[in-house]
Amino acid sequence: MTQHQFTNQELADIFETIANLLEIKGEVIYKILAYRKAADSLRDYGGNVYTVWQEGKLTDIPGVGKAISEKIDELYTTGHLEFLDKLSSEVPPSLAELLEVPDLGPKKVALFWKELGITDLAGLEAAAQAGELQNLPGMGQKSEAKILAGIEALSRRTTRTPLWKAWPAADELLKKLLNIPGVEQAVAGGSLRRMKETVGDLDLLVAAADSAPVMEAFTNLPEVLQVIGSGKTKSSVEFNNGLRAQLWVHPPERFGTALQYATGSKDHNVRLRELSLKNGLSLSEHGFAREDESEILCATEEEVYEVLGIPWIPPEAREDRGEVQAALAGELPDFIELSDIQAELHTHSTWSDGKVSIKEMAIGARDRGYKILAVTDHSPSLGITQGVTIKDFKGQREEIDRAQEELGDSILILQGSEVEIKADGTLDYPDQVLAELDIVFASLHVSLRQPREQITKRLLNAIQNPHVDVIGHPTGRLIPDREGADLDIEAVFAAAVESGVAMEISAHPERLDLNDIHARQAIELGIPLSINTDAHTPGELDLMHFGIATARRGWVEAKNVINAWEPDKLLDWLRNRG
DNA sequence: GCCGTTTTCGGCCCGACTGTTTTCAGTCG
Repeated sequence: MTQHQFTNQELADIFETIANLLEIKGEVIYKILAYRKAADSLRDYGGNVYTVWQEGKLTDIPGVGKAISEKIDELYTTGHLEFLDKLSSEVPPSLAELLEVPDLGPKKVALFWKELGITDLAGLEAAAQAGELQNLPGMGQKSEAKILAGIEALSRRTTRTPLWKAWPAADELLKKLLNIPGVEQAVAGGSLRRMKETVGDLDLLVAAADSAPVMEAFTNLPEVLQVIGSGKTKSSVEFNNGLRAQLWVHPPERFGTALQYATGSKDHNVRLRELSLKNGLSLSEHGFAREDESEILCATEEEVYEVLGIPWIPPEAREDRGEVQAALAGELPDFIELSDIQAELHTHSTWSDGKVSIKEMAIGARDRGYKILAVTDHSPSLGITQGVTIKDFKGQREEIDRAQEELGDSILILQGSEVEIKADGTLDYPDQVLAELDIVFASLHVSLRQPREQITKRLLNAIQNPHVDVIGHPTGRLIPDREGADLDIEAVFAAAVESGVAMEISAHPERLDLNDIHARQAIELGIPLSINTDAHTPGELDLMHFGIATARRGWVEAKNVINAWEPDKLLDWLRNRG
């Protein structure tokens, strides 16, 4: 038994630090890339690396080989890492913070450290203000001014922007770009197109024969605070609100490779370029080049994948998590689509904190093509909302019956509940009440900061209750402000497999919970999922696409999702549960 | 340091932009 249970994130941070220090030290780039790759891989690893270590299977993790697995072993065994201790004595770890400054990389950080003894941000700022940097080799007045501006930018830097904020911002910019004469297409690429839960910079892509007027118009938008760079094919700017954006402009006949490139992820692109080279073609954003330098141009992204000889891979799945290998093997999943959704199962009405009547919600669901709507109002113990008391259920059922009669068989309305999992782990209604409902969600809203063992046990109680059908937004996280509960997710999933309960992917963009990685883990274990908006108004039913995107990022297929099943199959499933 | 249906050794994606330079290094994505 050991006390040194580093989390995946902590391990990733350690190897990221090693990569940064080695880079400043001047180690060969491929060693650095290997550490960085391992760090990313550990951070994204779905399961608990500690468990993998106990099983002696560390090298099964992509990017983890002999040297790095030995270091993880040392960390778990002894709690520290001699290699890092030694490295830290050679290269001051505080130098890593200098790499955060825009336009400052390992070479210059090493230069400042070796020539001027600068080891931290304050020292760098003082030296720049004193004009000590501009006389160093390769430096000049502009470079020095750029560093001061970079330190300034760092202080007002926005962290990654939640998808739900970046989405409308990008939308507005794209509309403006489309209004520029000569612009044929304008789309967002990058992590926004991949529907990551947070977005760094906005990556915008325009198809136009002549780039100059587009760049001109873009860099002169009124909301631009400063132009960071501007060239023929690429410009980058910082907006007044701190958000940054890059714009690429490519001719329409090259738009396919350009969009593919700008969508990323970087690691996915590296895979494709490797694959391309094996076929004797060099792939860049401009097109494919043969060895005799003749070109293959792609106007659409579909053509790019066709030239590579693999099926088109949806942007959400382009994270280098095995998608290229799966495509080559013809084993890509049949990714779920919005049109697969047949039912919305998690909604609220005026019986708790919803804004409209059951009938209005049902009309909203019907208008979106759904065949079933479940009303799942809160139970009373969740103080901030008015919950449904046990004696309210009769009246609610009557309202449902009336709405059902008025709407006919265009949509089926289910009476459900989002029952609170209370702080002591019990549910807010007795079993005989839950047994009467058509569908039961159980969710955590309060005391989310309980210790892992306690909050996990709480959730397990709900999972094991035979009347509970779905666990709502399982971790309770809110993007970007609240981390999810510290759950033992492996224990949670094991219990879900045992009980047959479904787990929700909340489509609400502040939740996206389960996240992509957990969703993929869940379906690999055979756990059914349910994707719902948690809508409190009919308009919020439109958030479903965020949940679908998260599911696609987790390689989820329609067959894995209970509300993508035919209504009869879903109703049978519900009846067969308690 | 990792990895392998062309390799267990010798590779490891490709280009734009900037600033310092007279042809390139550094940084970024």
